[in-house]
Amino acid sequence: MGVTRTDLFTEEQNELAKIARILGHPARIAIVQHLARINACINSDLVQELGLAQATISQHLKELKNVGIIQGTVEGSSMSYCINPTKWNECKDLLTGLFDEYKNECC
Amino acid sequence: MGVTRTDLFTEEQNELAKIARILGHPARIAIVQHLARINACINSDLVQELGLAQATISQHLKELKNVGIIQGTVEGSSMSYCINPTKWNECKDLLTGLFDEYKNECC
DNA sequence: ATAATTTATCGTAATATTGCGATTAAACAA
DNA sequence: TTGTTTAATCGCAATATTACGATAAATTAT
Repeated sequence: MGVTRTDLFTEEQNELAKIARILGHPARIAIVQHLARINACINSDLVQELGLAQATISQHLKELKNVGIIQGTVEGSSMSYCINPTKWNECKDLLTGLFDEYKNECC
Repeated sequence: MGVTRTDLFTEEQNELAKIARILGHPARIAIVQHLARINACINSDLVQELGLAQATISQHLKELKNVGIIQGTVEGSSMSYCINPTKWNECKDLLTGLFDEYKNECC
């Protein structure tokens, strides 16, 4: 027990949940919002911006990168992060699809 | 440590994260999808439908209810759950707003 | 009254997440 | 070379989540 039973659900359900879970932390919301505005930035910018420790920001960036929402490119001695437009749109479509499944019928 | 620093973020960021976190589990995705289709159902239907234990479904329903996405009304000896249209739309708007913050500029 | 149905809650075990200090490794500047 | 900047990773402690059996409480059926 304590481990999610992904075997009981469809791939789409698991994928939707994975995306939502990654967005389910205010620091990661703040990171993608900042990237959406500023277009690209580095770890230390976010440390300043959010007020969390460097190691913590790095961990959140890793998770966002793992799920594909952001991407990082080496920029000299630093790492430049930005939103991955393709994955961003994919996430948007998946979530929009979920919300459109309900046609606001009365209950 | 181990506790999310909600004090560092805006109310909107925390609210967005809260909604996303609740949707960040395949069982809860499956529940809202089922409710979106079937309009209303009871705990035992979901136990059949999803294959999780009754206590587990009950717990997921409670979390969805706490965040306001679904609502329950007593129906004799059972509890009828359905989507809360107002909150549903609010969640949709919040998430749509997040995804629209990014204008697909190159990075 | 008794039995069956239904669901919430409790208690518990397994696992996951969050946060951060410390360390490491790489690029860059002097 | 030496020192600085940058970020990934490790290790750990605190907390949260997930799942489920067992129990309790309420309604309905016989």
